Amino acid sequence: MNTKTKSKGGARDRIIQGAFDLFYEQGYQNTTIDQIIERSGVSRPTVYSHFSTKEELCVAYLQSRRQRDIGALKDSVRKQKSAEERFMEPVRFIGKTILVTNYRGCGYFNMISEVPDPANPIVKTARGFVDALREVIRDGVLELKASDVKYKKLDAEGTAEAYYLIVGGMIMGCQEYRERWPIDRAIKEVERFIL
Amino acid sequence: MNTKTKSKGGARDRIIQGAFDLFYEQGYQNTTIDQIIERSGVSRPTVYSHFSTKEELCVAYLQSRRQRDIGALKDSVRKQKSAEERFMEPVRFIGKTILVTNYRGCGYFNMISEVPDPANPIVKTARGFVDALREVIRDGVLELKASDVKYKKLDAEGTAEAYYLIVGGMIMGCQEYRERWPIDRAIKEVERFIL
DNA sequence: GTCTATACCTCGATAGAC
DNA sequence: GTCTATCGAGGTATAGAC
Repeated sequence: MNTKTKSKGGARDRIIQGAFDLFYEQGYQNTTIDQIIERSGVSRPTVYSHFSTKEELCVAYLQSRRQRDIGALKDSVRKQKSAEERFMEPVRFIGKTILVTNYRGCGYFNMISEVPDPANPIVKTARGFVDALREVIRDGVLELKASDVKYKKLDAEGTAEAYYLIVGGMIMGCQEYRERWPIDRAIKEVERFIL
Repeated sequence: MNTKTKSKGGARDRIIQGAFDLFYEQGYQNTTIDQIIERSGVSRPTVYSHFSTKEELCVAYLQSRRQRDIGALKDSVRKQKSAEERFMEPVRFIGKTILVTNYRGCGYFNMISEVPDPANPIVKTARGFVDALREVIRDGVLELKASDVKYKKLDAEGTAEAYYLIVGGMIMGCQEYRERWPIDRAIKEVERFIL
């Protein structure tokens, strides 16, 4: 009744695609359904046939985005040649992404900031991304620890938590200042874990 | 023409006071002028005689908040008994604040997330707080470095930047998860600079 | 029969008039 | 201090194109 993609060209995907940049660049509340209609080239009734509310559309957008972003991150990690490089990749990759996206910040975290209610589906979905990111970081830490005896004493839990804090601070700092020093500093700070 | 406080009890202050919790808990766009009117107990024309737009009121709120928050932070730092304790105080103080305010996050950063335009006065004002915070952190680092020969080799610039990243990550993490581990972790990470 | 185009309704919010 | 004009946005309904 819902996920079934329609015949011609998949209107649902086009809607989400159209919503992508708008939600990211302008935020949830600043983006109107009319803008999404214009951008995606579908009609108003079609939008509401696929998503009964704007909130529902936003959740679908976040899910789609999460899949894409985490997929790209994991691919990038996988391409690295050593445990050290794989460990470093998340902060480097996100740093590069920030530069490319012109410091608009984290699409998920911005949503959480906009929606105060923690029980809101938008917030829950956005948090799902953060969970996935933390898992990637944690995997890198565990692999690093297992890769060489010199990392035997590494506090995996603490390192993963600190890594996540540094990445969060990098994203926040870049959004606040629109400068690149938080990226350079964050990479240096994570490198410190590598002996 | 603007800062002059009216006769009875200072209507301007009462408006800002009324706006305080509303803007913080609900965000900018979710807060209506009517709510502020109700909360502050002043009439609609009074509001518009002091602030010609909602945006202007928001800027005034942020300035007032900044003064209060930075003042409280500096007081708390000043009360500490050693350079080490003063160095540690910002992360501890903000951590405590997070617990008290129920993880709603950083009022300034939330505003930046809500308003995409970097040139908007709201964003500029919010960034002013972050500058002040970084200055407090930097002062603590410099004092620490000067306090004992064992800190002579401390990279002040790098330490201050890393400290700021950790605090940012702590705020973000707490807002995302509504859990306290980011606070504990952040404090541990900053403690690492103390020998 | 599914997507498009457009016109419409309702509500709530800012802002200003009385 | 109440009352209202206005506007924009979410959501629906009706009619037409391929």
